[in-house]
Amino acid sequence: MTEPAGNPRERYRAQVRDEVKRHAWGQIATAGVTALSLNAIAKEMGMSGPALYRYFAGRDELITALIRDAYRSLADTVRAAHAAGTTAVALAAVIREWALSDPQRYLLIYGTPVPGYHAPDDVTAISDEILTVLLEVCAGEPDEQPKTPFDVVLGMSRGWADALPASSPTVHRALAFWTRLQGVLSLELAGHLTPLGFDPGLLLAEEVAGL
Amino acid sequence: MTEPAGNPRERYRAQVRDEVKRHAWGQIATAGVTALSLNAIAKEMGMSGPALYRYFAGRDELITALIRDAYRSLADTVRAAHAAGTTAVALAAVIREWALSDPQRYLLIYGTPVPGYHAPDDVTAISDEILTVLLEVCAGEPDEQPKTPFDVVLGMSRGWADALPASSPTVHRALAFWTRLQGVLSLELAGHLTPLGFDPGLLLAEEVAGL
DNA sequence: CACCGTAGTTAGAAGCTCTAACTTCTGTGA
DNA sequence: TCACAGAAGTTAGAGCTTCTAACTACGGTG
Repeated sequence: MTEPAGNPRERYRAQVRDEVKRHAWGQIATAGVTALSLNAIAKEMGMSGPALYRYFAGRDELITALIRDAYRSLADTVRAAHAAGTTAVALAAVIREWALSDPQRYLLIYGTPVPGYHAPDDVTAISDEILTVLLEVCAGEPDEQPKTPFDVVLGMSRGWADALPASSPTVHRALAFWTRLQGVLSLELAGHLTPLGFDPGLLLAEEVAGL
Repeated sequence: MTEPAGNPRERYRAQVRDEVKRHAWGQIATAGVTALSLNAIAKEMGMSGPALYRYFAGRDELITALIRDAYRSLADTVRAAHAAGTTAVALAAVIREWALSDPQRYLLIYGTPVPGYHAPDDVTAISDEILTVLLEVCAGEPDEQPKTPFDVVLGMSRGWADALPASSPTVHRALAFWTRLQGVLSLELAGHLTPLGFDPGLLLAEEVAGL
């Protein structure tokens, strides 16, 4: 993205790291994360295996970098849509397009997690960023009162949204938006909706419209 | 489950296959599918690597068998609940409990798919079985009329539900039930809801109740 | 009782991640 | 301009994986 400090060594380093990641995305798109091979990437780049360890401490660090980039891309997409003054329905469509444009990128974030894995703080920060935008898109009247039992629970302890100026119905709407979206997307991208023969985009639109 | 034909050779075979699968589930539960190792299973069972190839053609066939068992288990759970006359809300809770009792088993079915993979016919049949029960649980008046634009689309070509006697609002309800459930579950099991600090079961109940 | 097929063995090819030791190149300071 | 420190890349190899091939040993059936 931005040019790193003038140091030419550093620039070259960043360039190679980017090229490694490009090849990695290529492999992931065609065969999934499990098939990601440092060796194969090195071969594609015309250098021999262990050379890549100058740039990434190991396979896990490369994957973490890819996850970070995926989150960053989604967060930027969501922010851009919000800045352009989107509705919830339109935002859902935008996120769906983002996911469909590279399913494995979506699945890297929201697919099966590795049991032991804990995302580093800067990654969870991007995740929070996304949820915060969601909250703003779903905001209603500032002094909205709780309407359902779950609203009341959210009002008592809203966890992550404690610091944010959002009524509990707003938080509820944002959560429902998020889970309904993920429901359609995760099933669609895993291919579980294909045999049912309808357009998931239509279902998604109505699911989100009904908030 | 059922005793296979008396042939003692066959019985022994089935027994060993089951033991292999038990060890496989153990590994999957603690480290995920990617960590599943035929070699390690063989070692645990006190025999040497290639011996397992008498029982499973390879890693992929073992995983397929596990996926089949997982589907079977979910289908049985859903059928049992339906037979006991469950409501949609209660069914959602039952499925959630099933998923929470072994997250990796759920994720094996609904998590990140391997790009090239196509499930064998008998597995997709079980998947259909589950959806059919869902349709019955979500059934309303038989002569219900379409209520939303998506209902109309479903009425024109309902794909898989063509042969089934369900009104399009019923199909719509079943699909919404399914996607909302998957939305909460996939986020919860992947740990994306944990930092938000609320009980996903409550959200799920209200999401499903609102159908 | 002999035999055929199955269950298991070891050896080994090809691939992976990752470490260690070595060489070669290059940007920088004297 | 030259010397040198450190970065980039190399090969070798340990230890893991899946999976094939060839061989031995056992056990149910004719």
